Amino acid sequence: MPEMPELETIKRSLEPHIKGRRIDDVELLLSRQIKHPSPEEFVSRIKGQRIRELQRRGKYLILVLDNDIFLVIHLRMSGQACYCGPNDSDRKHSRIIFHLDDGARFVFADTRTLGTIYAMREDELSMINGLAELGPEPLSDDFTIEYLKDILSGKKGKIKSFLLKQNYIAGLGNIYVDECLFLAGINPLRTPDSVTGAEAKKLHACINKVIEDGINDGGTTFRDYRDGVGGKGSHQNNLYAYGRGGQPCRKCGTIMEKIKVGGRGTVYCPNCQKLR
DNA sequence: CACCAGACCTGTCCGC
DNA sequence: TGCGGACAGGTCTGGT
Repeated sequence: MPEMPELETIKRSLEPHIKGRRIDDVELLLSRQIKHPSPEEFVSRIKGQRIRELQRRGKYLILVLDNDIFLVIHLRMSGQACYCGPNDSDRKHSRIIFHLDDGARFVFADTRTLGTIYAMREDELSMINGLAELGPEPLSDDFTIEYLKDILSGKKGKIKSFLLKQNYIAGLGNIYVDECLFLAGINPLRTPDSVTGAEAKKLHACINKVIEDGINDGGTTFRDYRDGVGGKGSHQNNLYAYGRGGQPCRKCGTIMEKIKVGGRGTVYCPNCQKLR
């Protein structure tokens, strides 16, 4: 489900409700989604602690607790991190419920159960491979045109697969990659190496724009995605490529094509995104 | 290194 | 109505 704009929206919507609250109890409904430590240790590290701070890195949501434990959540395809007020009914597919000191709950719910959750000491954070190896974030000072040119050069794979790799750029997923390739006019099957300097400059701007627009729209709700208080995003109304296979291109009217790239469904305009 | 299939899971949709 | 297959916003592993 969620890519960087969705996680950022979740973080922002949760913050006013759960920051500063104490977690009085932890209810494990599906403990296999806890990857570290053991379920017993997980509970003992969290119970009784206040939520000092919320952070986001790439597609990871991180709650920093008063005892310097980092509650790290990755939602994968269908996970949700949501606040339920004292009188709200339970979420479907709740997997782990954190009972707060004001009678509300912070709920980790996940239909497909592919999501992961950790309660780590600071010195254990490097055990989470994906988190330790994340590249720079779009919109950050580290994500420069020069950096993008540098990582593109010499790479022989497909640009689409390349942009999905979190160790190069953190936070892009299937929706936003299709969008920024469309806006930049780059065919998803091209090699990163073939992207010219001018195209890299444009791609850099398009990655930032697509992510910024996604955040401003509160994310993209295609199916399950909801923000931290159950609200839908609106960026699905502003998409150019994702989900538009067989429909006319919003720029030129050509019918959009749907193909598979690296096993992922991929939509592009054969006219605006020519191969050569 | 590149690339793919398969794995991890459940739910939904589409064609027969 | 029922069944089988494809597909879904993500990552990881193992094989070629």
